[in-house]
Parts: sequence; C-alpha cells; structure tokens
Amino acid sequence: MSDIAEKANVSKTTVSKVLNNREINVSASTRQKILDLVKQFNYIPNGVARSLTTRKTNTIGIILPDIENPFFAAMAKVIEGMAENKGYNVILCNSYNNEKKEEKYIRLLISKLIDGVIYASGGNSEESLNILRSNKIPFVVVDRYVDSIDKYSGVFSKNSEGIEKGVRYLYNLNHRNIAFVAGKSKVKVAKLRNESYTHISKELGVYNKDLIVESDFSIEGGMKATEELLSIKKKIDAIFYSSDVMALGGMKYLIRNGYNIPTDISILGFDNINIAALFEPELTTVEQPIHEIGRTACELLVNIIEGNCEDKIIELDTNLIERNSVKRIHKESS
Amino acid sequence: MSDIAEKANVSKTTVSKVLNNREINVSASTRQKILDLVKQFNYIPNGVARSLTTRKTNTIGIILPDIENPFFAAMAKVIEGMAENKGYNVILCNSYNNEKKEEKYIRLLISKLIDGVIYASGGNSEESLNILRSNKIPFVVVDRYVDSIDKYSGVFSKNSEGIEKGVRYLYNLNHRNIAFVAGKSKVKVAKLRNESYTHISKELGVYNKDLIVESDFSIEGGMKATEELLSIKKKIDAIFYSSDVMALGGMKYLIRNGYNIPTDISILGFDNINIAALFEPELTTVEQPIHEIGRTACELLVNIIEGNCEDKIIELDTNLIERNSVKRIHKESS
DNA sequence: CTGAAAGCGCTTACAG
DNA sequence: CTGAAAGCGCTTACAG
Repeated sequence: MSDIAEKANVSKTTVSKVLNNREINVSASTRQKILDLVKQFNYIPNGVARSLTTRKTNTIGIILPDIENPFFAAMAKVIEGMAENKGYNVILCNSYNNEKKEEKYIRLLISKLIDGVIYASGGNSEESLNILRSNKIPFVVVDRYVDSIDKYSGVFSKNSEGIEKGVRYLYNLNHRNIAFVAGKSKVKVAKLRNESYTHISKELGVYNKDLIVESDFSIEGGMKATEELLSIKKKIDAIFYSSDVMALGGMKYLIRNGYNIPTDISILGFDNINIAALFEPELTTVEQPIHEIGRTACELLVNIIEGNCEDKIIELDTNLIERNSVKRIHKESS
Repeated sequence: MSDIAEKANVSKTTVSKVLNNREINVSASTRQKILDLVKQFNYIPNGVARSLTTRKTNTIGIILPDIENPFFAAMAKVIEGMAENKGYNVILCNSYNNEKKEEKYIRLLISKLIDGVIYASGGNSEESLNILRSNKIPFVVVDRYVDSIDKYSGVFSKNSEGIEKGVRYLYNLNHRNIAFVAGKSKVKVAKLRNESYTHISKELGVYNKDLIVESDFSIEGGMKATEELLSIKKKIDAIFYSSDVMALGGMKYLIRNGYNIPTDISILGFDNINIAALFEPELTTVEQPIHEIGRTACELLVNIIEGNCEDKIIELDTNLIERNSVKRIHKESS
C-alpha cells in the first residue's frame, strides 16, 4: 500500500479511503490515479492487516459431522453460496461427530477471528458452545438440536411433524406392521424423531417395541438395522427410516436378499437428499428443506453478525414426497 | 496477551515464547505461571496478529467445481482431514465451474494470505493460475489438468490408462458395439479421456463415431446422453460413461425405460465414487484413487509451502472394479 | 480534499 | 533467562 501511495504522491490514508470506496472526500483525479496504479501493479490489499484493525475477517466457520454425507454436502454448498453472496468466506470443519475435534476447531476458528459459525453438532457440544459464547462469537445451530445451552440461534426443520406425516402416510395406506429405524438417541435430533415416532404410533395403535431398532445415520447403519429387523422374523409391512442414507442402505440390503420394493415391503425415508430420486424404485421420503435450512441459517448468521438481529430459532416445514417405494395395502390383506 | 504478561509480571516477549513452545530460554517456573494464567483466563491468542507478522496463516484454499458432487465431496473430506492433521485450516470455494468466480476467489484467498491452494479447475484457469504464480502462492492442481501454464504441481490419476483398462475389459468380455459418453472436451481431463477412448477403440477395431456423445459430468448429463444414444437406434452392447455420476444417471434412464442391466445392456463407469456400490446392480467402474489423490495433493502442497519440495506432477494408478453392471457376451451372440 | 500518527496484537532480532 | 523496541500492513479519529 505504501508503494501505491508513494507512486501516487498521496498518503496511505487516501489510498485506504479509495480502496474502501468511501465516496466522500477524495477528488476524482486522485481517485483515478490510485485506481490506475492498483490495476497496473495488480495490487491485492492485505486482508489480514485489515482484519487486525477492523476486527472483522469476513469469514465464517462451518462445523459439520461429515461433508461426504449428501445431506451435509448439500447444506455446505448452499451455505457457501449464500456466504459468498454476502461477502463471506467459509472455513470447512469436518468433525466426524467427534466433540473433542469440534472443540479444537472452535478454538482455532476463534483464534482466526472468524465472524461467526454455523454449527451442526455431533453429540454434546456444551463446551464448544460455551467457548463461543464467552468469546462473543455469533453462531447458529443447524439440523442438530442442542440442549446444553439456554438460548441460541438455530434453524431446523419441524422434525416431529415430519415423523408424524410419515407415520400417518403409511397408516393411511393401511400399513399396520411398521418398523422404525431410529438414529442414535445421543444425537438430540434423532431422539426427537424417535420420541415423535413413539408418540404418534401409540396414538394410532400401531406401536410395536420390537420393531424399533437404533442405528447410525449412515448407509452401513441402515443395512445393519435392516438385517436386525429381518432376523426377528416378525411381519413387517413397511420400514420407516429416520434418514435417507439409512433408507438407501436398507433398500440395498433388501434387494440383495431378494425382496421386492415395494411389493414385499415398503420403504419410507427422511431428508430427501438429492440421490433419493436416483434409485429404482425411487425413494418416497419426508423432505427436510435442506437448501432452505442452509440459506436461512447463513442469512440469520450474517444478520446477527452485522447486528441486525437477535438470537432466534427458526423451524421450517417438512413435506411428504411421494415416489415409488411405498405401496398401498388393500384392506383384506392387512 | 499484554494482560497475561502483566499478570505474570513478565514481558509479552516471554509470553510469546512460551506460547510458541520455544523450549529454550524460559525458566520452568515462569513458564508454568504463564501457562496457568492462560488456562485460567481461557486466553486464545490472536492468530490474525500472529499471521500479520509471520506471514503465515496456516490455512489453504480449495477450489472445486461442486462440493455436492460425490467425487469432490470425497476429495474435500480427505483434503480437509489431512490438512487438519498437518495443522492447516481449509477455506472452501465452490466455483460452479465458473472461471470468473474462480478468479474472484483466488484474489480473495490471496488477500487473506492463504499459504497455498488446491485447485480443481473448471475450464480455462490461466488467469487465476497466473495471479497465484505472480503472487508466489504455492498451489497444486488436482483431477483437472490445465494446459494454460508451463510447469506446475499436480496430482492426477492416469486417465488414459484408466480408459484403456475400461475399453479392454469390455472388449475381452466380447463387447463390440460400445458407446462412449464423453465429458465436455473444454475440460481438459475430459478431452484426455475422450482422446484415449478414440485411440484405444480404433486400435481394437471397435471405434464407432456415432456411438460417442458428449455431455456434462452430472446425473442429468448422463441421462441426456443416454437418451440421445438410444434415439439413434443402433445396436449397443455396452455404454462406457466417463464418470460415475453420468453412469448412474444413465442407469436410471435405462431402468426407467425398461432395460435390464446388464442383460440388455452393460454399463461401465469411471471414478468409483462411494455410491457406485449402493445401486442395484452395483456399478462396475474404473476406479480413480480419490482418497489417495486428495491425500497426496494435500501432502504435496504442505511440502511445497514448507519448502521441502519442488513442483512436480504425480500420477496415480487406476483400477478396474468389477461388480455387476457388465455381463460377458457369448461369442455366438456377438 | 488530504495526511500524520496511533493502534490493532502479535513476533523477532538484539541487547543485557 | 528476560525484555525494550521495531515492525507486519492496514484503518480511523483527528487536525488542517
């Protein structure tokens, strides 16, 4: 910058002013002279120095369990796009659902003076969230509820309603022997879905404890759960998986073992990840508005960072996407 | 830091020394006193200030066309993991194959004083790469070759060999009417595969210009290409897609239209993304060692950054992964 | 309309 | 073993 200033015969102050587009108080000719020099020397301002004085880095961190999981990949993409749009960069932190790793990342992000973080927690993130809070770093939680802290910003879908939609959908198609593949209840959003399932299935009189198994939100998790379910040799009309990746794993396991979907068994997923429609049969699923969640979370975070907004929780609607993995059961056969 | 220094009755210099683990020249008692204070006040050093003086940010940028594409998601994950392991953060830049966006990101990254970048280019990235070079920022190109600059570091798989493996595999299974779904040849790595295909199919005497169509490396691209291929009503034994996502799209289109794979038509992919094995039938494909590419690229970049290494190109082996989407054709039927 | 000077929070070469 | 001081490259409040 001094170079530019010297060459233009002005002070650094003036150069700084024109680079920051402070329209005021610089003559057109000086401005032009500086701009020309900047272009000529391909000068790129030092953002680190800038950040040190302004205490603003225009970067946010995003912490998520697994970028290779299509759900989070989609979310990361939307967040990155929106962030770019608002003038922010994104530091990607893959936590592998490991709390210690999350905490390490949080400290690193804070030391880098990030302006805020979007946080999809893997488990109990109390410590990390407290560090964030005590350092006054804005954050918004997505997808994974946390219960360890009081009041915070978050964007979620209406999980309970989503589960209810799914169960009622199966019920209305005359499914009565419904299995449910739950997520690990140490993950709060999984627990929420599980509780909602229990609640609504009891209400409809189709609750069956034996037909509920808990597993990981992963393809392997879905396969394992399905294997378990089949091994108990009970009648199953439909399996409701509490995530699409699980459902996809389950479908694979079933097809491999000679089941026809949905003739022999119906499959319902949860999430509506982009590849859900790729399979044959296409997966019927409860959609979480992944893109909207990401977009909303990023907007909310930026608003908080820029002081235009208080902490708040936003919950978005789910949606039943009817495709080909669930059949109607005829009354006489049930 | 001054706070800590004051409370410990030492100078900032000393605090700095112990925080940076310069074992030398600080008494054990002073060291302990400082460490205690740091813990007590949960002090997190200001990395931005640090970076300003050291000219090192310990962050790298990764530029890729689409994080939602499973190929790049896998790569990003591996790179992020390895970077973390080496003490680096990762800024994620999704370029949507847009050169202008790439260039904008590059300038931003440079202004943030990133230590290096891993670059999966979408098209002609001459300008971006030149900016990087003239600012002396180390970079390593992955997956997508570039021809616009002279000498650079890169990690790729042996694309030509991979294509050759695929074609020979089909040929040895007595496929003669082989269609090829090429990527857009403005992408150099696609062009390379296409040229290799032409070369080897001519050598084997199975070259057929009509059976080659060009499309995008995407699910939709694969579907569209397949539709096109079927519309020309020529005999096709097998389709070789130059990427897995294309192959998956193609399979979907075929199954939807009543084709049985591999009975009616064989399908061969390229990449071996993680979901290739999820489908039924499981996709036979030419594997690119995605994880190894990511890992190697990150290691190479860090080595260059830390001055332990010159620019170099590394090419990794491909591998034919035999699954269930290609059948053997019996001599009499061909 | 323009600029001198202080300050952001570190590290480092140097002196003691 | 310890510290004073300069400097990294910006921005900003203030003076002119």
